[in-house]
Amino acid sequence: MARGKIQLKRIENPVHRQVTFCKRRTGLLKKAKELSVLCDAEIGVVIFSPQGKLFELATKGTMEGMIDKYMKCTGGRRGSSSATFTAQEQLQPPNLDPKDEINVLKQEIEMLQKGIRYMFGGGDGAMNLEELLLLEKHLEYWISQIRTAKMDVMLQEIQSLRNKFFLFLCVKEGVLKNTNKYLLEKIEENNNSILDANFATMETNYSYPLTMPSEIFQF
Amino acid sequence: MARGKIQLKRIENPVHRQVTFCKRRTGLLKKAKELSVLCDAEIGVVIFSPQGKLFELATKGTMEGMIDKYMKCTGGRRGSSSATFTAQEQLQPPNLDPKDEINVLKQEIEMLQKGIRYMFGGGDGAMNLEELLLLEKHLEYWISQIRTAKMDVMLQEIQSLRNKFFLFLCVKEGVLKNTNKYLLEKIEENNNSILDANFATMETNYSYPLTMPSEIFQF
DNA sequence: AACTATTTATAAGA
DNA sequence: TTCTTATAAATAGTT
Repeated sequence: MARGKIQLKRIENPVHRQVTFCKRRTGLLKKAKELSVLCDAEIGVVIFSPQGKLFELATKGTMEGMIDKYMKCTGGRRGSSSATFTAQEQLQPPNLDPKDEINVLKQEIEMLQKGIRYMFGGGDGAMNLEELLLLEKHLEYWISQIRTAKMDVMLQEIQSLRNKFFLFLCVKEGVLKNTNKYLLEKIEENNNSILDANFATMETNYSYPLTMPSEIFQF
Repeated sequence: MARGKIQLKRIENPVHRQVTFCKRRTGLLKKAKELSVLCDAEIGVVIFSPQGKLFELATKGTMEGMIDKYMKCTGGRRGSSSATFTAQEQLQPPNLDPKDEINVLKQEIEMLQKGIRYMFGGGDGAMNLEELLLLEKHLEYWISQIRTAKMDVMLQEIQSLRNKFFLFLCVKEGVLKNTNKYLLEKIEENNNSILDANFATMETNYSYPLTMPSEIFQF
């Protein structure tokens, strides 16, 4: 949110990612505290860094208290996280066998699929030919939508790879030599910055017009 | 943060407080999602309104998964929230941990729900390539299921048509005449019973061996 | 639920 | 990390 817009996707440069993580983590916890104070809400935040490091905030009481409250609120059949057993807990239904839980979840998935059929077909269980044809049509449309989205993601990836490859060629062939020492230094000091560079940014930041012969891209 | 600075203290006006709670809650969850995506972090947020209403977000997997991870991370002597006895975990067969399977299924449910939202909401662009590939796979499975069901219905329809046609031929050619008066009466008294008749039923009910030259069926 | 004037958060650079 | 600063984003007060 500053000095340039960023895409809402994983930051590939690990240095950038770490810096952003630190800044935004601070910001998030601050926002949580503010919301809690301003609106008298009870908030718990748990953040695991990619390396598995834990950051946490509980605005009232402790995190474990929050977890207990959460469990009660969601009607968790797992019981309290508290160490001591209370009378209330002993009255809870027995914990489900994991296998039972798996079956419950599988049924849930089946229900979702039925729900989709219901939504598309407008009927329940037994569908007639007309409904089936309609559902098939819907699914085909849906799958084409998914494929379009997938294609977008893949094209982005391809473009990114092309950029990396082109930069690699530039460096290897000495194209950039003597033309932009700052960029060369950057590339040498941290290979990761090659990975993140893109031509628009380069042109903007380094005033070096980069044109890329399109043939290069026909892999 | 707009149209005037506010003091960082409880908002006394309940209407203002409610509005601010709603706005900032949205903002906080958005920030949490962004941090998770940008920095590949796993984040859980739990918010209780002053009225005790629960709002939650778990950016990867489920909130219970997060709680488990949190408990392990803080070295809580309270054990996992998913299992009653820690020993139970150690006794699991090595190749298939039910807890893992549960998590996989939960993620699958989440993915299905996300897919539904994607379809009906027109897509919020928040699905990554992995999710899209998984969803595509699911859709392909569903469509194959639908096609199987469709095929069954069509085959039934074809069989029904064949039966009707054969009966029609029989009646027209007088094949049944003088051989089964009861069946003939039935056919005449209600044409609908022709439509529903099938040979298995006829053979069973009327003890009349009906063999159908297969050539007839090659429409 | 929108709008918009401000405040706040933060990306990039140092 | 921390500071700075230009800019993006959030949001308080209003309609």
